Amino acid sequence: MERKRSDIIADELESLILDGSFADGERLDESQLAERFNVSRTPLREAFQRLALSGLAEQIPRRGVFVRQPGPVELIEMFEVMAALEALCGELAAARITDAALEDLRAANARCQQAVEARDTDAYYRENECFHGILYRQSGNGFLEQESRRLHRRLQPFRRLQLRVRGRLAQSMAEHEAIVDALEAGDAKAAAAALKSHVAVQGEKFHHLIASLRQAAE
Amino acid sequence: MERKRSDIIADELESLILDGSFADGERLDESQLAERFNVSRTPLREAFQRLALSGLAEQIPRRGVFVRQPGPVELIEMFEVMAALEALCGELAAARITDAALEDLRAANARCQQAVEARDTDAYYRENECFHGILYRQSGNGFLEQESRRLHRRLQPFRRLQLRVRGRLAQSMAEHEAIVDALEAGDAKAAAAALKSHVAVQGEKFHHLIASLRQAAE
DNA sequence: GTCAAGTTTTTTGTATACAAGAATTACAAT
DNA sequence: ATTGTAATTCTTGTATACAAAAAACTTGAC
Repeated sequence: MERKRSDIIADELESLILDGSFADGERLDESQLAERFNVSRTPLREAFQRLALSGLAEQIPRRGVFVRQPGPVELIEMFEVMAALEALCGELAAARITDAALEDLRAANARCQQAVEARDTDAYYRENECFHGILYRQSGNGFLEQESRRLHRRLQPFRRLQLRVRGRLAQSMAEHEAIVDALEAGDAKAAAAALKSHVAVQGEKFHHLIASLRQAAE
Repeated sequence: MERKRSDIIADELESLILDGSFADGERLDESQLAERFNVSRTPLREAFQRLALSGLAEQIPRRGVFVRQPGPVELIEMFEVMAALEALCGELAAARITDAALEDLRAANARCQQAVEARDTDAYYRENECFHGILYRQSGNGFLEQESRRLHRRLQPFRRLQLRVRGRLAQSMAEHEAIVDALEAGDAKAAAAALKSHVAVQGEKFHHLIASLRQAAE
């Protein structure tokens, strides 16, 4: 499937913004980026539209587009919403999940455990994503799955950062186990609660990390 | 604030799609619509991007854009997510809502009641929207507010349809009262539960309406 | 008559040209 | 020196021109 240049550029810019290659409030210069990507302004403008609509940039008419890095407050807000979405996924999945999917979850979890023991945060990160992806799918609600993936992707780089907090990996693993157990038991309430706190705690941990980094900088 | 032509067209097309002026799967012809709106293809293409990203249309590379009307299943899925978001709004608002906002909610509710008595579904619809808008705001979570508004807007036309079901207006009013009471009492759990069922029931009612309409058509 | 291959036509994607609005700078007046 | 204004420059928004790919049509063989 041949993709359009504008799509490729949108992905590229998205990654660059999420990686922090652009500072908050920085203006994205059309002609400059057009030269950099060796395309005309047209596909760039289409990419900008995508960024603006997914909240990564702000488009001010006749002024240009500016990257919008979420601040600590907005991040916590986003994690709060993510927690609610994942809780719903868990609640629905508890009643709908297949045995095969439960197996997959356990397998992903085992790989997670290996990553923790190997101190391989990259691997943990990958498997963690797999774990949550299965959950979204098993909610049996396509729209919910789609929205969850969208927000998950947006929070990706911050999740990663948050994993640096000491002891977080092991704690996260234990939470995963509790989630799978609740799903296996078909306990919707327990699954929802476990997921909600699992995600919400990430926002809090992130907050702590930010605060400590700021303190260290002074 | 001068808006761009592409924005105006996007809004226009959005309304047309939501109004049902375009059938599901219908192709949106660039040159045809360009002529209709008296603009070139460029702003139209930008409008298409917006439609595609908000889920109202599907953009297939090198093939064109096609309107995507959600089917009954997808609608119920969307209401399910909306219920979770509104429940979160209620949960947060229970702890954060101001006295002034509580007053506003009661006022909006009173106007709702008047509309019910006057059998004025349009007015009810308006006030209902106001009611929920206050709630989103009072969650104190800007991101949640934004996401709730987005989904609310998308479900707007279907909510309206659902209000036709006999007795729904009165029931909805009672639910509103319960929500405000829970908020006033600062009972987060009760507020969340009340909102969740208030919204979820809309999806179900809608399902019934669809089913009965289909039956009537045969 | 049907199916297939090749050609024409249509339509999308991209580049460039042009128009209009905003920012900046130069300059004059106080 | 500062402030207000006019002119210039720069940037965005829109139109048009061109390229490439897909759809539609024609023609020919079976």
